[in-house]
Amino acid sequence: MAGRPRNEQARRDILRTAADLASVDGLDGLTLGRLSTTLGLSKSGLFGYFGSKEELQLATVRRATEVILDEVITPALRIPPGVERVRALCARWLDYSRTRVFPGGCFFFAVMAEFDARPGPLREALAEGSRAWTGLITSSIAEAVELGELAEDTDPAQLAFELIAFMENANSVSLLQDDADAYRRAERAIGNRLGGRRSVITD
Amino acid sequence: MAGRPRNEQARRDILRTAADLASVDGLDGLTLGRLSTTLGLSKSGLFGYFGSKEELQLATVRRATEVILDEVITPALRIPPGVERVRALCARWLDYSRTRVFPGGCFFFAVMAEFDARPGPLREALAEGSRAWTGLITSSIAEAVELGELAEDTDPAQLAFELIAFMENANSVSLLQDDADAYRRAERAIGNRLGGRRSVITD
DNA sequence: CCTACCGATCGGTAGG
DNA sequence: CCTACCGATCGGTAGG
Repeated sequence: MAGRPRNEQARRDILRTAADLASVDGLDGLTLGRLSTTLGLSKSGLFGYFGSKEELQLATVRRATEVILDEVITPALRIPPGVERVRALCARWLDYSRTRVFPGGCFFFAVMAEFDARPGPLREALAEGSRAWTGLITSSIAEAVELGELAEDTDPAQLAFELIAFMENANSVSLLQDDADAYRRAERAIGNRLGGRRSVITD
Repeated sequence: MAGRPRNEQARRDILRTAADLASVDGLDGLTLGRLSTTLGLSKSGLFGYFGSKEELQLATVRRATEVILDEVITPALRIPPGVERVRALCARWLDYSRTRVFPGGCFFFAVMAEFDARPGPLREALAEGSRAWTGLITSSIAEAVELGELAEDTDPAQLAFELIAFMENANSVSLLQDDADAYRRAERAIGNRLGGRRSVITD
């Protein structure tokens, strides 16, 4: 709104780089000095875009949210409501993590663990993003139940908790152990929960 | 081994405080200045215990491992092998997270997300701890299968992945959303996986 | 957008 | 274990 329209694209590019750095080193590890060096501009020039370190951090969170919308949510929502949409949300998210759209894996996983115990605007922004994602999975599951594609005694919030747990743990294990098998484990767990298959004899 | 035996307990106390601070602010956010002020001793006096920031960080990881052994693993291993031991490991871990033995929730969750994309001795130490925990859950599940207390087609590594996912996600959601329900969701998911109950009509 | 700077804090050292 | 420092880097400002 109160903007520098001419610099809007430059600002977006700066924030995309900031999100890459923060996915590895965290939003505190994201310093004005390192970011300005990476971008090849002066520290005070960079600072002028944001006015404070905290505003840079908040703007980076908003930019990373856009990336997830583009990479995961918008494509998955092209699938009509039902269990296939839930599957697509999970599959897109796992691809987003696995292909390292951010070099440190999921941006939100990295920074939520950094701020989840530190009250302030960053924690609130991250909590809001997490609620929106959980809400989207929950309501997509509820639609699939209404359509008769999932068992009618399914608790959508409970199942959403479980699916998100599988996705986040795949991200975490694959990063820490350098073990891409974690994604196959998550896919198998998700397939079992959504496909009605009871046993583990899946593939 | 090559020790200052007289200072051993002081060192342990220092590291217990360091683990508390790091669970909230991370192992980078753990600075010699803040830790020395918290403890009421001089920065160089504190420094002398460790010789480098990285050694302080590594020693803090080892001290936090002891806490988990005392709070979670040793008590659970008093239960004989079988599904009740698996249940006890999960229940103890959830209590350890829920009661905020560390003020920032599970110490390892906080610092694994910090270092999982940053090669070096800290990432290796955390990866080793994570492998040991995953291995303990996996072998405890395998024992329960051998005892006929879990279905014989159970894949222990797969089930361990799923149980750990539920535990970590409960820790994460409870911290970020201030929502203790997350622990009930994890308990329900774990109960369903270990108790053979299919439906969600659990409590 | 830049150069040049500010006080505070960082990890670490000298010397006792 | 302490006081007193070191150079580097932090977020941020002055002035252009």
